[in-house]
Parts: sequence; structure tokens; C-alpha cells
Amino acid sequence: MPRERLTPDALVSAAADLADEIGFDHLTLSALAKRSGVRDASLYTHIGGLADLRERVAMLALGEWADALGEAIAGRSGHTALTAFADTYRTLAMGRPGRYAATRHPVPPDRLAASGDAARIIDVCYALLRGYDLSEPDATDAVRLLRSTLHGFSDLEATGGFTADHSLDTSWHRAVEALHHTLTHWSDI
Amino acid sequence: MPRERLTPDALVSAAADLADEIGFDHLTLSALAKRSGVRDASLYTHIGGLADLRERVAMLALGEWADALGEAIAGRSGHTALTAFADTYRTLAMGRPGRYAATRHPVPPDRLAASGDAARIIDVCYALLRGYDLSEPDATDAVRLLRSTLHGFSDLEATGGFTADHSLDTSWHRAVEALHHTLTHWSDI
DNA sequence: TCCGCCTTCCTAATGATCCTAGGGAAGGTC
DNA sequence: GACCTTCCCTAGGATCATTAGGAAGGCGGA
Repeated sequence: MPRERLTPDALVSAAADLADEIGFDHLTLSALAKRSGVRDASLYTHIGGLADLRERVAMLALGEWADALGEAIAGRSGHTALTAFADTYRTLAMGRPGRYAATRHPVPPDRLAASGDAARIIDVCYALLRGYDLSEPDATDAVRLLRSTLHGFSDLEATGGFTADHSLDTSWHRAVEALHHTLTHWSDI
Repeated sequence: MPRERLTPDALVSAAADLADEIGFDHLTLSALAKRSGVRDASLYTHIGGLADLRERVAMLALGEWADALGEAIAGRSGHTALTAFADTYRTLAMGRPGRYAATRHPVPPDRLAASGDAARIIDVCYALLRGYDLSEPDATDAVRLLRSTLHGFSDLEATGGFTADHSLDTSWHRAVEALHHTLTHWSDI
């Protein structure tokens, strides 16, 4: 009886799940092979090695991120869109830590450009800002501030950087409100 | 002729320099041993292993961070202090990438508490906010926002997350000004 | 002086992991 | 029926973390 055929996509998907369970840093070929019911060396038929696997997982995660964030702001604008965007971002970061770490894994620019996923995320950010009436170059500065704030908070939360005995939900909410305020009053800054 | 004696402190310092050169993720015992003119196994006389080394480097980096940030805001307040704090933060993050990555390496809470370095950084953040007239629990929310923004920007910049053809210095400056505006108008948010 | 003890570093060996080279089976094609 | 491609295998080399045990030198006490 023939065994289930492996494919690069199935492997990358399994690797992403594995990363969510054990952490992106602990993703190894041995572990992936074991889970896939195959020997280490057999993986090389489908992927180029560990570095290639990591980059593929990173791109998968970026694509999923772009999908989820794009869906969150669809049909919304302004404060509503920002809140949906931010909450989706944080929920993903907390719920899929391996994939979230993967989105920060450096991927060669040409490979990134070829997939288009990174660009889609940036596009979603710009779409979000349409409700705030910003034009270049302010829009780029604002996108960078937005991404920095959400990423910084999520990363610090995920790595245990916040230790004070105070609700993280509250702090997150205040941070998003502060962003809204900043974006609304951008020209005054 | 007796060779130069190794000490844990000297090893950790060398490891931090090595991390700045090759990246915290690529810090290995073999590389540290080679640089120290000693065999891998000899390191175990001074440190507990790779995990222990990483945590020690993390605590060293946190201490240096606290020193530099504390010095940056000494004798300053309000906008001046915020600018000095932020610029010092980014300069350190860019100039010492291995140490910066180390500051985000998870360290067991008890060990962190024993060193006191993490608490010093938080203290510096609270000291910085004294110029903005915030009281609890707003101060904690504000500290979290401050750290999130600076960390998020530095991390995205360091990992190549910003690709738009627009000055990063400008975006950083705008982000800091936005923080200042937010902190100044905290009660309106 | 000599003897044991401690510190520091060594060699040797084990096991995990990544990766390459080359072989064999299954199935399609000429 | 011979050939080719695909997929997975075994075998083995390289790097790395880690443990075990031994040699060299310093130091204190008999």
C-alpha cells in the first residue's frame, strides 16, 4: 500500500503547526521528519534544507497574516477598522506564536517580492490609513508607527517583557486608542 | 608559562561581543571557546552550558541598557528627556545588535529579579514619564506604549521590516514626536 | 620537604542535528 | 521489455552541546 505522498506545501504547513507548538526557534528537520513519518534526508526531495524551510514558513505566515488583516478591515474604516486590525493582529500573535515569530524571520528580498505577501500587508496598512486622510510622506511614517506599536507590544507580551501587575488588555486598548488619536491629529504633531 | 585565566565575567563579555558580530542566534560554545583559546568542554568550568551563557549575556545586555538609558535622561525631563532616551535606545539597538537581541532572550523571572537590571530599565521609563504628569494606572499603560513603540520600530528596522524608500530617521523622529504628543495629551485619549 | 586537595584545562566519547551521496522500488513512457 | 523519473531509503561526514575522567600546577598542613 502506497504511503501518503509528501509535498512541499504540506510539509511547510506541518512545519508551521509544529512551530506554533514548540516555537519557531526550535523547529528542526528531524522533528518535522518524525512528524511526517519520514527520515530526515527524505525531506530534501521537497525542500532545500532548514534555511529554505524557515523561509517558506515565514512566507506562509506572512500570507496568512495578510489574509486575516485584510479581512478584518474589509468594509470598515477609521476607528472601527483600526480596532479590528489591531485586535486581529494581537489575537494572531498570541494564538499562533510560531507563525508570528516566522513573520519576523528574514527572507531574501527577491524571494519576498516574488511572493507578494509582504507587499499585501503593507497595502492593508495603507488601506487602513485611508480613513485618516494622510498623504505621502506622512502615510509612510504613520504606517511605520502603526506597525511598530502593534509589533512591539505583541513581541514584548509574547516574550514576557511586561511584568507589572496590570491588565495587558487595558494597556493594549489604551495603546490602540493612542494610535487612533495620533492618526487623527497627525498634522498637529 | 601559565595562560591567561578565564572567568565567567570575561567569558560573558566576550560572548556579548561575539553576538554583536555574528548575531545572538549564532552564538555557539564552539565559537566562544575558539575565540577564548580554549576547548569547548573547558567552558563548562565557568558557565553552566549554552542556555546559561545566553541568559548571562541577556542580563549583561539588560544592565548595559539600563545604564545607558539612565544616563541619557539624567538631568533632563519632558521632551528633551524623551528624545535622548529614544535616540539612545535606537543607537544601541543598531550598534549592538547581538546585545539587543539578547535583551529579548527570555530569562527565568527569579534570575531576572535577582539581578535587578530589568527593574532598573522599568524604573528609568517611569522616571522619564515623571515629566508628563501621569499617575497609576495610566503610567503603566504609558510605559508599555513607550516601550512597545521604541522596541517595535527598532526590531522591524533591524530585521529589515521597513522596505519603503523613505528616510528611517524621519520616521523615527515622527514616531518619537507622536509619543511626546500622546504623553502630553494622555487624558484626552 | 612532602602529601593530599582544589582549580583549571585537557582528551575522549556520546548523542543530536544538518546535510550529501548513492541505491532501490514503483510507476510511467518509448 | 528497457529506460527514465520520482520518492524515499541507508550510510556516513560535519558541527555542536554535553559528560566523564585525567594531567598540571598552586596551596595548605604534617
